[in-house]
Amino acid sequence: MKSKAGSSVDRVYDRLRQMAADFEFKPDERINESTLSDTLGASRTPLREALNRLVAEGFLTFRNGRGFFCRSLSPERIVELYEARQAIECEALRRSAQRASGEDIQAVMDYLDRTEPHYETCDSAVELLEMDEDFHIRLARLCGNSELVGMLRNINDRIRYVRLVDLKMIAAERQIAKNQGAQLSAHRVILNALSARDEATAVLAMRNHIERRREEATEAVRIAYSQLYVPAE
Amino acid sequence: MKSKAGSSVDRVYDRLRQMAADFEFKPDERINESTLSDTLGASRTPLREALNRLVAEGFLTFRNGRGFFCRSLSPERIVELYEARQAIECEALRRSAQRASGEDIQAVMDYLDRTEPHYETCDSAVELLEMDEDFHIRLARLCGNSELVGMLRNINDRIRYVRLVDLKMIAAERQIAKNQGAQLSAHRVILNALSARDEATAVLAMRNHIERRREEATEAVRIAYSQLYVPAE
DNA sequence: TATTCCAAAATTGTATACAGCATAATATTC
DNA sequence: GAATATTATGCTGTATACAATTTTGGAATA
Repeated sequence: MKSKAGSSVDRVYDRLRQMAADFEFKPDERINESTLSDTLGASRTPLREALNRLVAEGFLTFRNGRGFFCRSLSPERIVELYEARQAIECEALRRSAQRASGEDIQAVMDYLDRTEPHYETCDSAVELLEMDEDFHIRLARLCGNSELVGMLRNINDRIRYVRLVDLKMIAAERQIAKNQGAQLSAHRVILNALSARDEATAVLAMRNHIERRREEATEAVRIAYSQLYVPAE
Repeated sequence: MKSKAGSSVDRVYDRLRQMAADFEFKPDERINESTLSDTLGASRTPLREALNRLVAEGFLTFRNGRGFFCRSLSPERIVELYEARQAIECEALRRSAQRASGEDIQAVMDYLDRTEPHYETCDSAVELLEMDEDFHIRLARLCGNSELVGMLRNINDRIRYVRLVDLKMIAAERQIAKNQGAQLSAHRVILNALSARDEATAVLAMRNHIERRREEATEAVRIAYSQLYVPAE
């Protein structure tokens, strides 16, 4: 029985990646291959191939003879990923300022105009995060460097859970409107500078934007942990 | 028969990664799993697990139902990787300037002092490249961000072949001494600025250093291709 | 009660088998 | 002879089996 549309490995991989990003496995939890293969409806062979990909991408860890484990969730690692994000997004922005076409920049500007109302009204942290990630990816794509975009996707997926908790935390503190405004402004400041080909200003704005998020991250990780071990819902 | 020291997957993975980095598979060449598993002395199961890791790391590609292929060797991709290298190394340097200890910086300085003579006398492109990569990794480690260091390792291994060809090309043009001097200076300029906590100067020097290498890359790729298809040896 | 040891159970690591595509080789038609 | 259809071969995708190891659970001991 082979694939009719997409292999078993790909299907399993996509599902596992989502599970890992959302911490459906708890930090440092051991992953039972037999159980998981039953759950996903595939044998251990394609499952292990998918797990190996995820190890290489930093979503899981592997210990010889012990099997696969969910990655840990440490503040240090999150900070590292935020720094990597700064590296990638700032470089992308620099290159975009140098060579992105005016039309492509305008297209992102249009996207921002279009989604702006949703930012203000949306009260779903998941949706807010998706919009934010989408904006950053569209912006990064302007640089025309698929390696940088790929790296950003990887990083974003690895910090998604913390960012989500961060957004929910802010919501709980009823600062949504204010924060959304601030974030929106940040996006617009970056894009305006890019549009004016003002590389230095754009990069600085991006750097500060991510830096502010990073500062919240440590606290968010603490909350994230409690969320993961107290299945509130 | 199980592992006594290191699993079959790890052993196969290490070997394959080296083979892929050195383009022992030709660009876009299809990889025959049965043949390779015989060569490496392991069955297809651990082989495919290792291959999947390498796909995730960008050394190989995978097409469903067709199997695994060596990555292509295009000038565009090489340029992308050099840009990613700039992103990572410059960010690492910025962070190092902010928080690396004086002793750790001095240790890299000592390393540079120690290896400087070899740069001048060594006529092996492989050794030169190893020394250069080693310096850059040691420098990057100062930032204390293992994600950034890991990303740099990945990029370095993926552009190794081109860099090697670049070095050989320079050697063929008998500009080794001059170039070595220039490169050495570049390393020292970066390190001096870092030592003085002059972030801006250090980052600028690094950016220029990598940029100069990038400019040579396109030509090196052309040579690399001919090298791969004319086993001159 | 805490600790050590040992056997049983569970789990991983790898080889192998085989079904189903993809590709190459061959035959057929114009 | 070129182009197309057809058969044959090879290779990949996945399931399964089994050996080796790790983990678990409990008994024995201090």
